[in-house]
Amino acid sequence: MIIEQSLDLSKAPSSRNRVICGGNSLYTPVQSIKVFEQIADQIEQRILNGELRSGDRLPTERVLAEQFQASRTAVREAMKILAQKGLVEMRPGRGTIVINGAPEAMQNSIGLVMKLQVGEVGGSDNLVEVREILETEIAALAAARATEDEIAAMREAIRVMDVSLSDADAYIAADNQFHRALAKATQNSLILILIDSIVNPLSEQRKHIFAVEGGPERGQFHHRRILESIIRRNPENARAAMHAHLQQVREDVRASPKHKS
Amino acid sequence: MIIEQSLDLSKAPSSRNRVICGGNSLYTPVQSIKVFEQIADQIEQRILNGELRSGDRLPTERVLAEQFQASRTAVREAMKILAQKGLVEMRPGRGTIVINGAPEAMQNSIGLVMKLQVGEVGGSDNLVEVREILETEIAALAAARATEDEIAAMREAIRVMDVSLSDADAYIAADNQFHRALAKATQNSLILILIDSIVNPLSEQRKHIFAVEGGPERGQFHHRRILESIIRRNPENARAAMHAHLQQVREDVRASPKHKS
DNA sequence: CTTTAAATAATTGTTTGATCATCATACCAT
DNA sequence: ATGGTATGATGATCAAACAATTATTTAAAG
Repeated sequence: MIIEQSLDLSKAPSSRNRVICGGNSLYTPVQSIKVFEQIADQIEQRILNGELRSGDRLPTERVLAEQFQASRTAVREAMKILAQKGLVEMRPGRGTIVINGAPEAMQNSIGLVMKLQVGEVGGSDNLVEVREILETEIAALAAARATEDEIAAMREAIRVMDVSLSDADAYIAADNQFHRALAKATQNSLILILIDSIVNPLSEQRKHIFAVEGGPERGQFHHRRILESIIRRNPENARAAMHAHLQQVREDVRASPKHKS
Repeated sequence: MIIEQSLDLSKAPSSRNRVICGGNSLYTPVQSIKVFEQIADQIEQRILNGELRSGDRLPTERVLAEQFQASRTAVREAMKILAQKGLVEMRPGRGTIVINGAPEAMQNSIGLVMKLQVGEVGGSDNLVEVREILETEIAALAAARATEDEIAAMREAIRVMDVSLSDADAYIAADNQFHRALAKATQNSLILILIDSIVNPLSEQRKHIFAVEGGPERGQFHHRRILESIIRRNPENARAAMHAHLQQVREDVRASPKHKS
């Protein structure tokens, strides 16, 4: 579907911006509203209204510029903003289409905040703490909601870890799979996004654990305990098992040779 | 601080893009890397590395264009992307400075996803669930770590709510202050960021609670219980009190007249 | 000397017009 | 049919200029 409805900008020249106020002493901070912002806002509104849906094709930049009575540059800058928000996708030769990539954009945004956190003092400690809060509860929720398929995925991840006790990369990948399967089993997509965003910046830390004598074996002991609790649909035990697991991880990290103290 | 280090783009002409592959049958989809993307990525990397810090001023658009050997248009489009990510702020007449607005951008992104999910089943349920997970643990952490000043802020928030039982906006504002003070008391900045991002999109829901008969009074009862547990440095009780509070909120939301069931 | 107002400079915002790169389509040759 | 080739549409990039905004300097007034 190609959108052909005429768009109106009623271009208010910023040189005419002024605040006309009565006797009231409260003034709104005057700020020139940029043209590209107006364009982006108008199109965003149309998407939020449902006027423009995923898959719809926007008019070409040249047509949009004409309809908004603005330059192509302003239109393009507006499109960049919408693209970054995950609302549209610009594809050379084909045009600009509406998409629903907002969740993905949100994930990127969360991931960016996490990355920035790591650089600050105690940044990774904050990350670890949030991870522990979420994962203990994830275990409980997973025990209540996991499907058979998701439980099978957990079992498979544990099996892979068993045969990868001497292969750091393979073990860590399977470990990620295990924790990811748990997050998925909560049936809460936001939790999965958060865990993904948190675990990735902590990937360095995981390698340290592997270097600790007996670390992987201890991890597997707890993994089994968690899975067993989930299979028995016992949220309390799953929570406790995950708590014990994370405590062990914390200790192993502290004991790791690469750990800077 | 003005950044003057020379930036290199090693402008790889997209016409030279090709995939050279051995006998392996897996090909990576070829995609031309846009100029504005390369510029945005390079500057983002410098910010993530800590090379560029909040408050630093980027070179002017013209200088950047020269350093990247690209046009001002490309530089501006890159800046738009970084501005949307909350990494920089463009101010006419002054220049472009690095900021740490990523948390706010993340908040906007989550809010956008929420708006788009209105109408879909379980849209805000995911958000509420994460909030409950975080806040119960926040209460426990606050009990262990809150400073005297933070406890005073909580007490003040409760007082304001007491005198605002008939003023929805004032009550809700103080309610936010209370929960925010708790998050702050964890001494974990990431938790505060997450709570802000989650609670703001749920602000609509809070107004519904206020409409329920006795809702605010019930809320205050729990607020006092939580604060008391924190003053007594009792994490277990604080966790339980917050849990009870959120359960009550959940029930009141369900009973609210505006709630669509 | 201080304060205020006007001029100046620096910088982002906006426009215009052209050219290049990419993609879809139709057409043609084998 | 398959593969190559022309064509048109569309976003990507560039260049140059002017407008609008802000900070700084300078001049004037008290």
